[in-house]
Amino acid sequence: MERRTLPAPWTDVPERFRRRGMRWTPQRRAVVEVLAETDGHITGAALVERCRARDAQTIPSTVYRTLDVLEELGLVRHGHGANGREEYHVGPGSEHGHMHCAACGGSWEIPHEAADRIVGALADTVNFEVDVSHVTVVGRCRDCSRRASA
Amino acid sequence: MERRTLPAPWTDVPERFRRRGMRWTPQRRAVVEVLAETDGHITGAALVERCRARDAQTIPSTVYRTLDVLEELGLVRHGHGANGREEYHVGPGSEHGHMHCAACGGSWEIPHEAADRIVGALADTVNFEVDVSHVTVVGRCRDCSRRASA
DNA sequence: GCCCCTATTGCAATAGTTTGCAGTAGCGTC
DNA sequence: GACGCTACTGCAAACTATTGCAATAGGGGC
Repeated sequence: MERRTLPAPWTDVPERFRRRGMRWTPQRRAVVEVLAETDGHITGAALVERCRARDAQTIPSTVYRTLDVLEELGLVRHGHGANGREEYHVGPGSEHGHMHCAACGGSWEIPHEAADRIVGALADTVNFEVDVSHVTVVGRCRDCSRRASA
Repeated sequence: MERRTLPAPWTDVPERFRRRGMRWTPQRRAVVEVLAETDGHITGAALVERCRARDAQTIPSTVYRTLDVLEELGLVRHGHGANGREEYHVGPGSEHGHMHCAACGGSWEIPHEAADRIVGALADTVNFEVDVSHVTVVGRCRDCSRRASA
């Protein structure tokens, strides 16, 4: 009997680790537990901080390395935010890029339709296969650009 | 009489600085001179290194702050490379984003047509005004995706 | 249940970038 | 040419992320 089962899409993660000859460790469990409580996005630094809140012994490099592994397994995806910092998208199935408003600092997901058009644009013109989840565009959101032109 | 005039698009930069109440300093001149010799792109770290090659006293923070100012004046634009590090596009008039191949590490400019379609995609769907020069998409280039599917 | 192999961890060092602050020095003015 | 205001610089510290290495500890096999 397991003391605590991981929630929803993470239930079989330990097993997936082991099947690939990787090990399921307390440190990895901690990172996954924090991710399981995370809704959508989190930066590398924020994740480290949350892990540290649960266990002050948390070592950053371990967290980052765990993230690399989780990415390999397809459980998270990383991109770079507007400031160039690591940003992780949690959970598979929700591949999406981000748009970041340079004026108000807001951040949103790029809607599917727009994402498809972006992928199409580069596929058509130069045969480049875009990794949508890694896209972050910077610019001005509707509200800020309206405000600026007012 | 000026001892050395700055080349091509940089000639009136000192004056532009002064007109905006900013000062033209030896440190800024050094950065601009290096940029003037730069073709297209350069990373923050590389620029610091080149400045240091001319003057070993160069302080990184000064270089980065100078870049901020130059960006304000529209003389350079920055984006974030695939690894999240600063990358500067030198010279106005050449606004463009980048695409970076995660497989071979190559990097190319996003062609105009594709850039327009990307801007259009986000303008149409969510009224987001993309700053093209700040876009870096990651994915697989033509050669690498062909190789992968072979 | 114990062993051993090797995947992981902890730690320290490093790289790249940013920020706060006190002292310095452009440059417009007189 | 000197003066003063304040935009810059230099420095040091802090942050985010990465890497190498020796020590540790999963977990499959016996």
